[in-house]
Amino acid sequence: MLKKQFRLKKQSAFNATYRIKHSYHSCGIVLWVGKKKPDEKIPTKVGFVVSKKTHKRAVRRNRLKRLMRESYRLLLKDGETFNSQKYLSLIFVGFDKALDKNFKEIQEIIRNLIKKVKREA
RNA sequence: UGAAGUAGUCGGAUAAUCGCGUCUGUUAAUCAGAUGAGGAAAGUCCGGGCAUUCAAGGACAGGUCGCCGGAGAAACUCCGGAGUGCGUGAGCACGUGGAUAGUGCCACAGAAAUGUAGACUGCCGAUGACUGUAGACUUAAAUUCUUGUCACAGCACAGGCGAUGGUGCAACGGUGAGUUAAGAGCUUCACCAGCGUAUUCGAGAGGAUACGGCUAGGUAAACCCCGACUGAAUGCAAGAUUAAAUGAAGAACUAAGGCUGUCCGCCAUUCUUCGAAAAAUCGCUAGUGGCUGUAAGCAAUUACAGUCCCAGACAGAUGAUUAUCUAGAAACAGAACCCGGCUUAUGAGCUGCUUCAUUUU
RNA sequence: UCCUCAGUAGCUCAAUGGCGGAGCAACCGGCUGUUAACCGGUAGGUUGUUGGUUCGAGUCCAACCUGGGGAG
Repeated sequence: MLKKQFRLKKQSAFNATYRIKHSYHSCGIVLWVGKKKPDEKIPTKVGFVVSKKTHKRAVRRNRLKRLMRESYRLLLKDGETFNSQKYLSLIFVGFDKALDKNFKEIQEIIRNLIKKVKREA
């Protein structure tokens, strides 16, 4: 789990990120990317979303969110962030396809998504 | 040994590395320590606490409940009984006041579906100046004529009867016998069902026995009647506080609006939009609490004593990897203000008590 | 988190407690040189599930399942 300062919190921030319409998808997970950073010192904030429409049971949804969060954390720790840290916000959204996958598969998917992020918006 | 019934229990463990929420201490943007989901946290089906709004109050309407006793703050709650039904049995299920207060409904079928019915169909001939008979008797009399009586059949209807009726879930008790012209609970008899009264057992629901008059269709999870209880609405995203400013614009206006559904009665203002889909703090977890023991009680539960403090988030904390073990990879499932129930979901096992069947002694 | 409504044929909807129906679609036949339109016919339902009340439930009662809408 990331600390609070790295988390995306405000409703307005989520809406602003969606409005830019800059996204990548792979095997049931979609990555939305926000604005480019004006300054390198500002930390990149991340949000993880699994909708109630995706699955009814809270346990399954929490499980997917935790797996996504953990794999992102490990990538951040290993320095495999590529170009993702040049943007203000990232949002990972999970869908039906990703529900049945285990940790290793989800880690692969998220590594690929981060690799896809381009330098210029 | 096999098959059942019922009441419980458990809800993965150990180690290593990385990581998160909250609290405490320390430090200055670190480090250490403590602690961190459930039996159903679920469904939201009930009940309460708590909060706000409205209400001077009254009446009616409405709502909820419905065998008996007890427990409980209360409940579509629990415990122990009664009754009815199911099961060989241990046991299980039940929304179980009133149908003689009244109203409605009872399709099709059936003579008739509630009104103590009798129209129709039918049974009888104790009745009749009726009809018939190569029937019997009477007479001397086979035939014919006359006289009457009886029998049988038909017709008539004054009348008797409520047994008969292709039905139907249900037909003013049921089955069998006696009696009778035919019949009938017909103050006849036997057994059974129901109602009333009395006695008796029980705290009560109710049970048992005796006697009586001979009888009252079903449905209230249809309206309803009776009895008991009941302020209403909104739900912590309730609501409170802080700073900005007791802000701005528009509409309705003395009969409209508001006050719970209505009425009586009461109020002087009320509504919409923007500011304001914003920020922080509180509410927020010590409570109708958990555990242990003793006493009372068949039990639910209660009383007393000791001991413990055990999540509190707000894009929302428990995860990932590796190794070992049970059974080679563990079910259902995630707190969101808090309690008490109910209902539903649940892997692999384990334990207590009880019943039935078979075999052996 | 809370409140509320619905579930009937492939689709859209009816149905006083008493034989579950209509329109469109589907299939078959006719009409036409052919198609559409039109005409005639046919099949298709455990009334979301499981219990109960009743002589008898799509309907009444209870518990569940699924889906929609609203508050913020």
